[in-house]
Amino acid sequence: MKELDPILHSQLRLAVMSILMSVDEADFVYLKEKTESTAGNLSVQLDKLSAAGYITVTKGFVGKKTRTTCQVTDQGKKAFEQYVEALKDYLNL
Amino acid sequence: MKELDPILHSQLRLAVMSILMSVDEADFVYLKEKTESTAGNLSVQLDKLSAAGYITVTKGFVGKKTRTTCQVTDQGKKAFEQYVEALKDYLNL
DNA sequence: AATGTTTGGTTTATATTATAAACCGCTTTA
DNA sequence: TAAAGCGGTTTATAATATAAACCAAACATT
Repeated sequence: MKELDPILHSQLRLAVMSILMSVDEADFVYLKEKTESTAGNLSVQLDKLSAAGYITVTKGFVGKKTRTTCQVTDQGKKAFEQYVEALKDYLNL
Repeated sequence: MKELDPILHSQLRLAVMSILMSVDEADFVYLKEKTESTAGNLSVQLDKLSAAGYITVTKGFVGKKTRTTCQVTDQGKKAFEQYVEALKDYLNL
């Protein structure tokens, strides 16, 4: 049985990656709403995805307000796809 | 986004359930080999699946040797199928 | 213009989980 | 009968997820 990438095998991180795979760019507030997570938890998990090289996190401004935007990297896309393939074995799909 | 059943969202427990879903009965030694887990880890995870009502664990003998056999319950089957459905949302399947 | 409130987060503490190491009783073998 | 395997369980530790507490900047309120 294939190993399941532990970075992706986490509900919140997987949810974030899932969103980013289909949207190409999403900000902190949007991700927080969509995943119904707390800001603290989201912040930590984004750091981990970023540290793994799966997403890029960019801090910018919209007017005077800060805005943190996330994008999936090529490496992240690849990892996500491999994770899906690995999981299929487990789910009998 | 649906919640992912935390009992099933664990590599080893999911592997065990996956096997039991397609085999109807498997013993401890077989599960250990198939999942390439340590006996300790497997023992703990079987307990959790059992405590959740997802599998039954039966201790018997074959000759003089003990034999621990596992089967998935109806509740376990249902939970597994729901987990698969929930995951599909995340994986975009 | 000081005072509270909200927004957009980060850091830190805590609870839960996964995992392996140490252990145990029973057999088999030397 | 001593020692080595087999089939596990219990317990200690490391890793993880999660929320609570916190912080700075902007905005509204008196």
